[in-house]
Amino acid sequence: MRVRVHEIVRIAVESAMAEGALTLISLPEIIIEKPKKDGFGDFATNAAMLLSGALKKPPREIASVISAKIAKNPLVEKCEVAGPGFINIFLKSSYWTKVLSEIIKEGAGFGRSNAGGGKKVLLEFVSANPTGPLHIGHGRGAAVGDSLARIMGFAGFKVTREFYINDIGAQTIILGESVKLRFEELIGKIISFPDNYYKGEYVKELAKEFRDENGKGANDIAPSSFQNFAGKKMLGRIKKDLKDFGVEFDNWYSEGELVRHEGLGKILTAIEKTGFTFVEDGALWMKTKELANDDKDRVLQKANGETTYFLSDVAYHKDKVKRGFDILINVWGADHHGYEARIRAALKAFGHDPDMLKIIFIQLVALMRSGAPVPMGKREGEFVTLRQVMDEVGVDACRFFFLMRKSDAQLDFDLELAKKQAPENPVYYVQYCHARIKSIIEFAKESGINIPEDPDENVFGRLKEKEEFELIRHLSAFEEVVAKSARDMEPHKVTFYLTELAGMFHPYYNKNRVVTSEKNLTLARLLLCKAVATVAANGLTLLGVNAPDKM
RNA sequence: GCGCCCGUAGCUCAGUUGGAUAGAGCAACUGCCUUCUAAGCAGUAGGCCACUGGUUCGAAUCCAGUCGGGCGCACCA
Repeated sequence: MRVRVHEIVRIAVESAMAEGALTLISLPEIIIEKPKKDGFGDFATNAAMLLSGALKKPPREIASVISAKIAKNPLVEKCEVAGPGFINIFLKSSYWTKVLSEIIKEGAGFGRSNAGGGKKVLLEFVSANPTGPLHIGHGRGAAVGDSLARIMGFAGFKVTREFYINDIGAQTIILGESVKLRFEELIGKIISFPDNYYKGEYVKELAKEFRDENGKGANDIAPSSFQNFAGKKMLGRIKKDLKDFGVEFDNWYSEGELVRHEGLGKILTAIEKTGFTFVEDGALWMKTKELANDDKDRVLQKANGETTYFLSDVAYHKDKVKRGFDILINVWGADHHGYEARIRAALKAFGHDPDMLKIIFIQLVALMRSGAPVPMGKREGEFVTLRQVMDEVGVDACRFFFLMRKSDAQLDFDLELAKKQAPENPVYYVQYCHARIKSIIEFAKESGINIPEDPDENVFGRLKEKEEFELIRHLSAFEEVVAKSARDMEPHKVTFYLTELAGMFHPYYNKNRVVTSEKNLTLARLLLCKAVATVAANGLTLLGVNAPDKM
């Protein structure tokens, strides 16, 4: 919607230039903003200030020329020059009622745009090692990644969601060994459990399952069968947790398959061919310092012939590019930020633009209970799992809390607060707005007033309240908020938008009756309510949070 | 020591491709349910945007430095 205002300004400036009122120069990007103060109009632009440098004229002088042009637009009520050279635009109410019609017409599709231009995005997130259950930090990554996928998809990107499974390597071997020991313990052997093995209860559960499926006396079982068993079971559990959390993936990308399919030797040769490798102390290195200003160069193949995790990652990211993606997004825990440079280096080595890679770092979640921190020690094998939290507070509250903050800011997650069905819990604020409107519409229906499918725009003429137009103005910004959220890869922008929307609707509801004795006014307000509910539902869907009809 | 992130109201945080008088929620205090959902609303109060300097018409936003907090610096995965 704001795009149209953009057009109004652009056309005004261009025609002023064409007529010689302004010197013809190339246009800077015009910023249209929603002014903070009512008196500053529906929209404002600083175009004149931006032009003043190039035109060597005072901003206010330029502003008055542009302003006069803008005022001639049929959608514009009036246009003023203010302050140092802002142009404040006041739109006719017909402009706003058209927005309402659009929302009603587009329904669940309102807010969708082509801002992303169909660019192909590979969004890799969670990618937890299948050596233990997902913990709360993975949950945050899952919520952010999934929501971002929804948002970017809505904003016109073509998004593929991928989970990279580290299903080979030392950690999976250790998990297998851990289960093997617990299994031996179960069948009565005395064991000593090494310190670096996985100690969680889930390992004992896996051992039990193994026994149940393979018989009690199963002895002399190859270690690899424990490893395969444990890896498969853990991955299954992770998949189920994610599914119950409302997160689906397009691809489950196996490191093991990548290695088997590509062949490590082939990958190594390809990397060596780039010329960005060297041998030192018997190991093969990549020049990540030179390529991406990394702290140090990184080893691809150790002196003992083993390959590193980094090599797999190089192969993986090379493959991502090969599959034709324009943008690669990785959602990583903040403790991985040291890895960014080496991946960028790898992309560069193969001649790709390293800027196609965007890494979203997820800061830690500090779990609280009624204001006091919940102790978490992964070393002891006892950490709070995503499953525990979503079972306790519910998926909606859990996801909403994860999406309330910028990803790279640490998050305090208070379990008691998230559970509380009380005003201080922010989760229900938006949901309540939706449910409340549904209830109003239901009430109207019972009173014999149905919302027409294809409403006559003239009824909107009954909307006169300032709050009504503020609501519509906010509704009209939804598409742009989604587009910005996608562009900046920051889902929390949608969360804030929705909280604001609810924060405008609730006071409006309290002040104004929707269902009145006057038919057209009732219809107009019902339609406005329906539009608010539509946008609230669309936004909540982007967060992966339900929009309930009743609460 | 080097690199990255962060420092905004009592608390948790928005606000950064530089814009007009810096916002919200919670906590605190005062009010509002015989009419569409009180999981709601109205009101009060709360600030050297860590500090110092620079860039300019204009800085919470950009730059440099200082202080304070977090994380990372493997031939680990």
